[in-house]
Amino acid sequence: MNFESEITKHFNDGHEIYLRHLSVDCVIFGFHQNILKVLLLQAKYAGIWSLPGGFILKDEHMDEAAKRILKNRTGLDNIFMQQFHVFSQPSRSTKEINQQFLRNVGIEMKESWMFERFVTVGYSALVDFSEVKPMADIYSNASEWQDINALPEMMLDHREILDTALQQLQTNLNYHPIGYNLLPEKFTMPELQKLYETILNRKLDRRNFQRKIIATKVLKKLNEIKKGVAHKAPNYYKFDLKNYKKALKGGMGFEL
Amino acid sequence: MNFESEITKHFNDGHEIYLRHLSVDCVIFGFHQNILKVLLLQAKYAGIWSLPGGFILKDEHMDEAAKRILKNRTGLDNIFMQQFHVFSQPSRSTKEINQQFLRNVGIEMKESWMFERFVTVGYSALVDFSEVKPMADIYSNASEWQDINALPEMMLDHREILDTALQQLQTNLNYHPIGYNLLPEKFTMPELQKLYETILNRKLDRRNFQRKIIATKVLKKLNEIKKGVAHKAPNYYKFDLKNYKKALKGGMGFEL
DNA sequence: TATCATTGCGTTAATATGACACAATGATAA
DNA sequence: TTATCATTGTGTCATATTAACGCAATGATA
Repeated sequence: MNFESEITKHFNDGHEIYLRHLSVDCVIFGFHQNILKVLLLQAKYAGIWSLPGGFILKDEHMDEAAKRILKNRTGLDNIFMQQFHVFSQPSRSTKEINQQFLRNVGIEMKESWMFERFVTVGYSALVDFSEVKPMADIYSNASEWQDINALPEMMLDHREILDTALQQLQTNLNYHPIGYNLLPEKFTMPELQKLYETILNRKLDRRNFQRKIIATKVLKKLNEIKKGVAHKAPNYYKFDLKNYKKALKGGMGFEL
Repeated sequence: MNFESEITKHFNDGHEIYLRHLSVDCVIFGFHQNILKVLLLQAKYAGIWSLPGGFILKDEHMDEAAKRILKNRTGLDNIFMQQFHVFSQPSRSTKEINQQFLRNVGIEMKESWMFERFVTVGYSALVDFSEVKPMADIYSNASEWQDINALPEMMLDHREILDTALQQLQTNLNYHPIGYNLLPEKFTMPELQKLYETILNRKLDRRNFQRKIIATKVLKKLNEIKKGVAHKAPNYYKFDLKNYKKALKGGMGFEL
């Protein structure tokens, strides 16, 4: 099926397989070179950026829809995702955007379920930057990691959605461990601390941070030291998955 | 308009004014005689209980829909409500329940938007028990406060929705003040503590509780003592709304 | 071989927390 | 009229937690 007919079919008949008025938007966080990143898509023609999103199949749980979208945009499977907020301003419609898109493709259409109002559910995920292969969807010409501190202009209320996800991430940081999905298998204490500092957007005391993290027992110290670094070489750690998961449920028992 | 034609119209044409596949369910907490209560509706004919719920108008924000439903079931206005979770199991459909309901009313109907799958957004509210006038909707023959510890059987996944709201309430308790909507204008320290104990479902040390609550400065001690009580009469307090709201945003800075 | 930014491990003072003591109160019972 | 007693207001104290900071070890680089 060629591009044009695929688009036509989606706009004409999509409502036969998807729930109307409902969408999912994903805020996918990654961490690279001490910078927090978010995966965004650049719309064809318009060039504006958006969160990876999609629709819910008529017989699909919303969580599954979010995971399906994540898989399609990153190749990743089995990632923990969670809904964080519903966005339902009555004006949430991509009618103009979609109509302009269709004109650019060369399609004329008066009516479509895609022109109607959409209520969207925000989902967030923390993923391993190095394992992701960003893939665009048919409405986009690029899928890229963007720095959280230098975000491009975004479509609709997507910036608000992203900010809400980030805020929720900061709040959770005090009560749940983080990093298992964001860091490589083995990592150093300074790397873990940088992750926390990046998300919280403030400096933490190196020594106190280490003491508290160690106390949670979510880390396992490895008998291995990072090599080829200037100055004193830091030790490697990895997560103790059993305790990590326990802490995910029960909380950390401290504040940073 | 009589009952039968109102029902017929809703099932036949409701989708012209409401968004399909989407509903709102409200968990409305109250506090009375030291017991945490939830407002429930009893379905006509079936007799089973459900959360007060409703649908979203095509040009209405979901938050507004939740407030409209709250107003209709309690008479209350200007109450702080917040969404806490989306429930989207593909099997969430009231088809059988609704068909049985229609048969009982004496209506035959093959197709209706009300038979389709519904994704529902849970909203919670804390309200002043004494100000509520429970009102049933057209599908219910009663609207009543139910003890949180003696809940009747509930429709669909409404029990799960309620439990999720309660859990969220418990979690929030440590980080945000509570009571402004649940207690009368002036109240005593033991009353406030009972509220906390009820929600948390555990005993708290009387003296430590007072020390911590006072430290947050959300309370104003009144120059008035409760009268006509056996034993030593407790002092009255009221909330310092300015500091209360500050703590709502910034957190309490302690754990109980 | 000296320098120096960085890491690992430790100390201390201030603060917060949990557990408990005791006097004051005032309706109720003797 | 007086003693009783459950309950409230206030305070103490040992312990745990936190923030702030010291110092030696490391190892690439100058």
